[in-house]
Amino acid sequence: MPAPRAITTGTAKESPPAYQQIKNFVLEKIQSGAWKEGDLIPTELALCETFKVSRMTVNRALRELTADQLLVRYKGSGTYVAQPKFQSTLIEIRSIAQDIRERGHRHSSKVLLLDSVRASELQARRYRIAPGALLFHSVIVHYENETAIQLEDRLVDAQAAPGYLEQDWAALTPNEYLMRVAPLPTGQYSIEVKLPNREVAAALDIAPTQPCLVMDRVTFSKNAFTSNATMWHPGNRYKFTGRY
Amino acid sequence: MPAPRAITTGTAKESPPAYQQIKNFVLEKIQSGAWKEGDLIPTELALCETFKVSRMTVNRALRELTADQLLVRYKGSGTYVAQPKFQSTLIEIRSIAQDIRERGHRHSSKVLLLDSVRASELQARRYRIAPGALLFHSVIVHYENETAIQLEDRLVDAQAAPGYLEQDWAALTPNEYLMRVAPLPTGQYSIEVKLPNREVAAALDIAPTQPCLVMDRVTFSKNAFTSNATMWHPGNRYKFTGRY
DNA sequence: TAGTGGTCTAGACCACAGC
DNA sequence: CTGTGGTCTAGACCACTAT
Repeated sequence: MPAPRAITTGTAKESPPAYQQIKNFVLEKIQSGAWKEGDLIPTELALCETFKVSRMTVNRALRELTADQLLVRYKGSGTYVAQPKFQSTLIEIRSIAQDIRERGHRHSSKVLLLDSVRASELQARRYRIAPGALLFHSVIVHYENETAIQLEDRLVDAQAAPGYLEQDWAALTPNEYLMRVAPLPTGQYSIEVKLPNREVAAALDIAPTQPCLVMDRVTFSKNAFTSNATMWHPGNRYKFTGRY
Repeated sequence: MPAPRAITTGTAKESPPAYQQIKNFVLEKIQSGAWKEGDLIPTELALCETFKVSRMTVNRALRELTADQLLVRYKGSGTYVAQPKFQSTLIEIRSIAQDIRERGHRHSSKVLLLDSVRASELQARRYRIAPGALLFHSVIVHYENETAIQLEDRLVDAQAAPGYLEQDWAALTPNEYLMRVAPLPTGQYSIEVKLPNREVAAALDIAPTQPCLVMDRVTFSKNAFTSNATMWHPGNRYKFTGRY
């Protein structure tokens, strides 16, 4: 491919920027199987010649593909096609309220409980806080139209969100509120199947024999515990879905 | 080069590259709340002065933060702190075999069924293929040590993976095989709770009353249907976990 | 030593936004 | 119009790898 870039030549219409064309070129090679996992691909200087661009432009293209985990690069050695990610699925769990609204339905919620507690020994270890530290506790049911689809049982660190008990949960979900007071969260999650206890079943208006999809999430902001949410979804009327 | 950058001054030890220091600076401003959602942040030229670096260096820092969805940028206008992503959780579901091995356990599998079928009208619509197209069908149980933890019921497009029926599934999982013949997959998934039918329950060695965590995934490569996998996990001995 | 990628500079031209 | 970000250049020095 002599490839005279054909990029801004003549009076041709707009074309993607050069770095994008190089990205597309590499993507096509990988997708077509011409370059396979582990293969050494052309050097930056070689691609500079091929595309008639400067090294910074090639570098940007390859760097972005590396950030996307499609390539791996080694100083002094070269650029290689990365190990495929074994069809790992990236799932995005969004705010329940946002999710419902995007389906064109109405979100509402009911606060079942709102108080404060002291951290137990077990909680202190799990959340990396001091035993006896003040925690706020909320239990809220979320409705899609008139149907309960999530019971959100949440513990919040009082220092991270001092105003937690005074919020208006009709206007803002705990999720949305916490994103404001504790940005850039990190943490862990699990998704599993559980049977609801009597209170959960009653709040969600399901039989105690109805298994639930339960997501548990512990979040930290600035390396300090922020919140632990346990979200119960009736298995007969809720599933996680998405694209990747 | 006048500009002694203040960054690598003196005989100080290694310091992160300039673009990373700028990223850290911006991250700290956001995390501390000094810059809030929607705020206009300093221009590239202003940051060039502050950090005594060239514009390309500042541009790289801000561009990467924009790719991470922490900033939004508008030509002619400026750079703003992005809307927070409402604690949306990115979940990575990996290859079952890889998952098991990383826990330090032994993965094995048993092929229960391997044959070919013709696409029904319903499948043809869902997969965007011709009715009657040739599909391969496999049912495989995956074991962690000696315990069944996943039943993988999979349909594969015969054109996308012609050699599917001849693979050695002890050496390579279908997932791993498909990543090689159909790279860069896209698609949809769902995660839900279901009761197993008699065959699934028997294969997983669970009671028919034991609810399962079921992940369904349809994948396309090069815009053509590749595979539809339905993965059943006993709810009493499996959960999805991860970090973000 | 020669070749690779990692980073950085000091300019440049462009499209677009707001005045 | 000025100021913003989007892209690009033609160099440069460095750390690292392979030989």
